[in-house]
Amino acid sequence: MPQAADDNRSAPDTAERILDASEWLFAEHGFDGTSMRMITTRAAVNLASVNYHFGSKEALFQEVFHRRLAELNRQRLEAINRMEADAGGTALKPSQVLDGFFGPALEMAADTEHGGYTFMRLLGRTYTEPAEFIRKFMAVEYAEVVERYTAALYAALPEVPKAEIVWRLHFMMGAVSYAISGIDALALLTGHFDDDPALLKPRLTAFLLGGLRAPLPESANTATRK
Amino acid sequence: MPQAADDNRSAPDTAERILDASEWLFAEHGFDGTSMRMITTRAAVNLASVNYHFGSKEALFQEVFHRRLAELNRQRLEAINRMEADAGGTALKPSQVLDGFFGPALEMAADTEHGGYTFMRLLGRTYTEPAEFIRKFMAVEYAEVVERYTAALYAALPEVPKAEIVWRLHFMMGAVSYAISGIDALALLTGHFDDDPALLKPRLTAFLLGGLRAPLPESANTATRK
DNA sequence: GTCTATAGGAGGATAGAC
DNA sequence: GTCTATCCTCCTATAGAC
Repeated sequence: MPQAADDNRSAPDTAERILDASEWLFAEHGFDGTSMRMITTRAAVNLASVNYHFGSKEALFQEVFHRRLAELNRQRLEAINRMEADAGGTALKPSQVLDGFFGPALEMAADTEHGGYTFMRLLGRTYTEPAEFIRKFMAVEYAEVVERYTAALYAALPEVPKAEIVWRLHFMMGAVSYAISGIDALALLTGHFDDDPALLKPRLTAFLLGGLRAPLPESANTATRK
Repeated sequence: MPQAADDNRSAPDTAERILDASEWLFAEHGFDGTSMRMITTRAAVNLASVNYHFGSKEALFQEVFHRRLAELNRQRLEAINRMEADAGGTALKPSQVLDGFFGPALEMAADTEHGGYTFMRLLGRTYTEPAEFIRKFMAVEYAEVVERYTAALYAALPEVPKAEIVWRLHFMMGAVSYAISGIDALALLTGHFDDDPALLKPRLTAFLLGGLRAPLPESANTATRK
């Protein structure tokens, strides 16, 4: 590994070509289903260059995620900082919190020109892959954002128990992830899919808000509160 | 392939050992991440026996799904038949429809003794894998159930446009899938997870109903109606 | 920095003895 | 039906020429 992941300034664009090619291939075929040869062929670079620029296939995979997630979570933090400053100490509205968290992801998913959509598909399928090394760096990458947004949701919904909110955040992430990465699955199950993709965001937001503010199940009242 | 998938009666239990072993391995490592050698080692059978009993790795994968999905969708059809008979021509309640569709899946997911939970994890991660041969047989396996339940939802929610219902069914499947297969991801993102798994079903149901019956986004009124 | 060539091993599948 | 032995392809990673 001749250089760290962050100082790719010296490499003109072969490193980026590799990142772009592997992003699409990992989204399409998964980590194990994608070979170095597929990557280097698609990127039109030499087989050896992946190891030269990234050190290993795993490190490349990690870098594919870091490149996008860093930007995504930067936007999320910026959004919540701005909203909380505007609110001046009062709690945010649930819809604001959802918008700050899922908005950047949905915008990225709407970008079919620069690989944003491809990456979100990859992210969606990666959540369900329990491979050890993946889980490790995802936890690090997400830590701050999750902490800030769960805290904001606690404040926005004081009548809902915290354990319930954590669950509902989880449910929402599932719904969003599928909404993005599983559009093909939807077409598959329903036979066809001929709707305007621009309507996804309002539709999803309405659905999520409904779920987030749903009446509690009776049994939840006896649940642990933290 | 010396015998069809359905007449495994003659094979005492090695075929079943292979199915059980591969179900867990596929859930844990995915299709490409699981090798024949891993499977036969875990099942304590010979390397050649997978090809003898199933013909190929792909055919084995397919059979792992068929075994559980056939049962799952049988229960779903039985539930809707029973409910519609009881309703005598009137529309079902949304909560009934959700219960008929997601109930059997959640019950299977709660079964940690006989591999039900393992399979539901596998199913969850498979939805996001766009491999051609997988999509093909999933569509066949699900066709009837999806048709019946979407029709029931249309009737249960006459005020919600059909396109919206299809989307919301999709969102719900995502939420359920993550709720089941991503419990570890939840623990990962929130740092810990010490809640009672038995509370999952009421929690999820409350969330789904809230989303399903959420007020429409303004823009949805202009959406296509079928 | 980039390439070719190849090491060294793991993959799915099968032939053929028992 | 079960097992061993093996074919041949493909893998990641690296050594070393340019």
